[in-house]
Amino acid sequence: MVRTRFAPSPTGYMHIGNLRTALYAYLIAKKNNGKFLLRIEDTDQKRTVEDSVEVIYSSLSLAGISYDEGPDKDGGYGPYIQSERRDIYRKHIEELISMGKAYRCFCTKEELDRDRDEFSKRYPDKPFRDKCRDLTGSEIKAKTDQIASCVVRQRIPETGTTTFTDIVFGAITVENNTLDEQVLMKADGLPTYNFANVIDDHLMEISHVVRGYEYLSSAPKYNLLYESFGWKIPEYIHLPHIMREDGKKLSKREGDASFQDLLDLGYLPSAIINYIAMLGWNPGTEEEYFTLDDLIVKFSPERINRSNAIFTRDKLTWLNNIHIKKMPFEEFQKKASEYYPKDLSSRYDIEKIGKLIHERLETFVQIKDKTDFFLKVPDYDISLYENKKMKSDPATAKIMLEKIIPVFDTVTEWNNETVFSAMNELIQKEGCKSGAVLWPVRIALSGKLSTPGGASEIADIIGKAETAARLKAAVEKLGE
RNA sequence: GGUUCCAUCGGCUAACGGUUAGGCCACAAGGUUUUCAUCCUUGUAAUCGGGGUUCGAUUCCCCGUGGGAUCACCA
Repeated sequence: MVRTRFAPSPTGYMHIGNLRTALYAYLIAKKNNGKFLLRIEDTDQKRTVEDSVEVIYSSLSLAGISYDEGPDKDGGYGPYIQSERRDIYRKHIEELISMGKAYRCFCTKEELDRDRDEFSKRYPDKPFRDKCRDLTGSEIKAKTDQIASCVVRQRIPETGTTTFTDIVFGAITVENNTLDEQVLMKADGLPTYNFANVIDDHLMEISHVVRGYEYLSSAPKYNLLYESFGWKIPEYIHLPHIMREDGKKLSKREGDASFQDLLDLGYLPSAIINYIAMLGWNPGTEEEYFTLDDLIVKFSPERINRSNAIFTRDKLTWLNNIHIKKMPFEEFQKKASEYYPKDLSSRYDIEKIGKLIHERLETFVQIKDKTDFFLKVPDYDISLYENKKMKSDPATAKIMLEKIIPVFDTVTEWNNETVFSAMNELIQKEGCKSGAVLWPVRIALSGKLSTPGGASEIADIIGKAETAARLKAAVEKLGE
């Protein structure tokens, strides 16, 4: 049974890299008809942000990544929140100490700083070894009686090597004497991530450990722990990082986009998922559009890349347009309704407007900019009438606009077709290029260089009276 | 600095040791068009450097260079 997990710490911020880790873990589980679980790594009480578990729940839910087991969905392997598992960790740390694979350290912060400093001067190429590692039984007892709290460190073998295999990076071997003796249990009685993840992954029967690349160098130490307990070592899948354009890591402080930020910018969850799935992975074909269900079928961890990828919005934006176009119109309108300017739907046929913008939207936040001219023509410069290809300039535009006004006046049934043929009528009569009429009319009606739809489509939507008013205003503007 | 990982167009990436090194985004040009939107076509653009191994290296090995990760009572 394949079992994977996503184990975020509740910091209140779901960045793209985290989400991708969750996605890959989810895909690996689902692809193998396995289980995907959510575990909350809240062993750092200082860092835990209130309500941030909600951010995790809602992000996963919006992304469509559902878990089979989690804090609010017991699957028999709980609790799924690490701060509720203290007794489990305590039991295992005792076991490790009695096996001699871990030891208590009584050093204070100050002692540690000093000792580390001294140690690095004497042995610049060796990892720090704490003096408490060689305490005898009676010394430990004396310290225990004297000092209330202590931490527990992992004891690393002096010699030998440790090898582990990662599905992405292959076999990696390190000398044990380059590994540091990390803290497993903190003075507050909670385990560090380094200890908790091993205990929990084993107890929760995680078969494939999917996590960020930053844990790769700790993996040998985890292996040593598994070996001490005599536990089966899981498959490792370490993921390369997602970087920003300047090569730095994505960070909340620098204001880099989180999942939530991207949603706020008008990106669809399905597009974001599609995009991040391909940051570091590809199906081996030239397909680029994937739904979450497609990914479950196509995804394979063997095809994950080893190098870091840079996150840019260009391709995400392009992909978002593809996803928008694939949305059924009804669904599109429902989502778009959150973005239309106020009053737009009460004044005009919102369905016609929706059809016009559906195919030409990159993000939903563009809706306002693309539709606000329906309500009010913006203050524009008459240079917009200048277009060589369309044989239009302010002077000819004024003439054409003056001529089209009476023609439009005779149109009785007002719609896209009749308006268009009315303009065609004038074009025929004048024997001019169609752009000479179409261009200025569109500018006059919209005040914009680029609009969703052409002149007659806009005229149709805003109606005969409004069209006449706008044309008249434009002529006046051009007369100045 | 120790350990370790990575390295193909500007970005994401493809290529049993044999390809004119392919695709997508972005960019540029042209075309279609009721818009400078959409759509279509074309183009610019890459194997980090140096040594090997090999008939042949983007691919395998070594060295260098560059970048990343890690070395917390954070995860």
